[in-house]
Amino acid sequence: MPATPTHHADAIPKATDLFWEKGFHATSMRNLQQVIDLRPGSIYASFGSKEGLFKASLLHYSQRSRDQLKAAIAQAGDPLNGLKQFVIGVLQCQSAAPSSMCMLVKSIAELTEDQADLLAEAKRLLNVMEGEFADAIRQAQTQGLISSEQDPVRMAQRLQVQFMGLRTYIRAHGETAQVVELVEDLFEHL
Amino acid sequence: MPATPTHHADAIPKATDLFWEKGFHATSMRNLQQVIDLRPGSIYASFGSKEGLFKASLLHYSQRSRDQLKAAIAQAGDPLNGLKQFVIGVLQCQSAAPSSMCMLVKSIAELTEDQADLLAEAKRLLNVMEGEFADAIRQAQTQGLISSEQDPVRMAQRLQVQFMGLRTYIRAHGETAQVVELVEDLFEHL
DNA sequence: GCTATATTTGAACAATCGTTCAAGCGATTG
DNA sequence: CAATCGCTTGAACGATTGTTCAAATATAGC
Repeated sequence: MPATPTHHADAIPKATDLFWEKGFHATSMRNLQQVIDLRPGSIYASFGSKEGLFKASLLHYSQRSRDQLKAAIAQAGDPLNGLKQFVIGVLQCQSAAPSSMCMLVKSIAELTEDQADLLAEAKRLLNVMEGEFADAIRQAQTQGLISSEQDPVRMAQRLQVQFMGLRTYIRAHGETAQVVELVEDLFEHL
Repeated sequence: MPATPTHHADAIPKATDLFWEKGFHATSMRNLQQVIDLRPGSIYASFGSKEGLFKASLLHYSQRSRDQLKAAIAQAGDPLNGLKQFVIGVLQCQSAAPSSMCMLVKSIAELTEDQADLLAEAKRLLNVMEGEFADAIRQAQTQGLISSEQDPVRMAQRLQVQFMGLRTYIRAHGETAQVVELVEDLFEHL
């Protein structure tokens, strides 16, 4: 018996996709009610407010992204190629995903101090993801897959910067199709 | 005598700063009325709608950015250092500017097909800016300030990606203060 | 100084916003 | 079968949204 009531199973993933596509302010509670097929009372019983639902969506998005990274590393066998494949996979998912841009980045871009805790949470989760990048790079170093000269934290920073920049660029233009070689270049000059 | 009435001089700059800080959806017409000190009728006589005012703000922001780039190049004497100084200047203006992020990028992040023409305009203006970058790089090449091996368009693309990424990163964390050396690195591996 | 034209004003509009809550429903228990 | 409990429902709330417009005011021409 959860502290919060029933949940109708996949309410959070559906809310996440809608928030991810349209952002916090452009998504109305009535939009959400339709998409997740719940009446206001049920939503407010579970999440307390629109902000509560958005925070749950941020957490779900973040967790899913980390799962995808771990899955990519597991499938690739080594952490460096896993990281590469993860980045390529995200960048190529132009049509499937609600937006080519990272939901955390979109949130950091649009939220103000009026939603201070949501903004802080998005920043925190982006930092967590950067930590996962750093971990993968550190493992790649100990396995001798990459030079140990540079600080893995610094490399993760540069990856984060380029990754965010590329996803924004893809949003502004279409898929330029040269994604794979762009990522190869990215990892060489990391 | 302008086609659009009086304008109260600096209405557009003030609207631009507010839109830049809070975004399109989080900025209400009543916010704008207070900040630019105009009653609704006057605003609607001049700009037709909230979207019209936002489009005027996008144009103003874009024009001002290009002016800043040209001023930086003129002051630095050569186009390469001018470009560098422009980038450094923007990245260091953490406290003065309404947001560390580019207003065009923020718009591209938050706008959906419900404001298709605003979205398209933001994309177009971001492209224009990238063209200015390419021009500066091309001039640097003809002046022998930089190797002519690489395509200036490609280099402008990479600059755009890193620039957008860095500004987003600064928004997510604070000013990391190492901005200058970061930009030096950026221009080396362009 | 008076008329005519242009601009500003602020109250008011319908629509939508996030949110609440009494009433209804469905399962569980005695 | 009746009673109770937990959850769902959808109408309704006050606040705010973008926008309009008749009335008031300022400006210009004669």
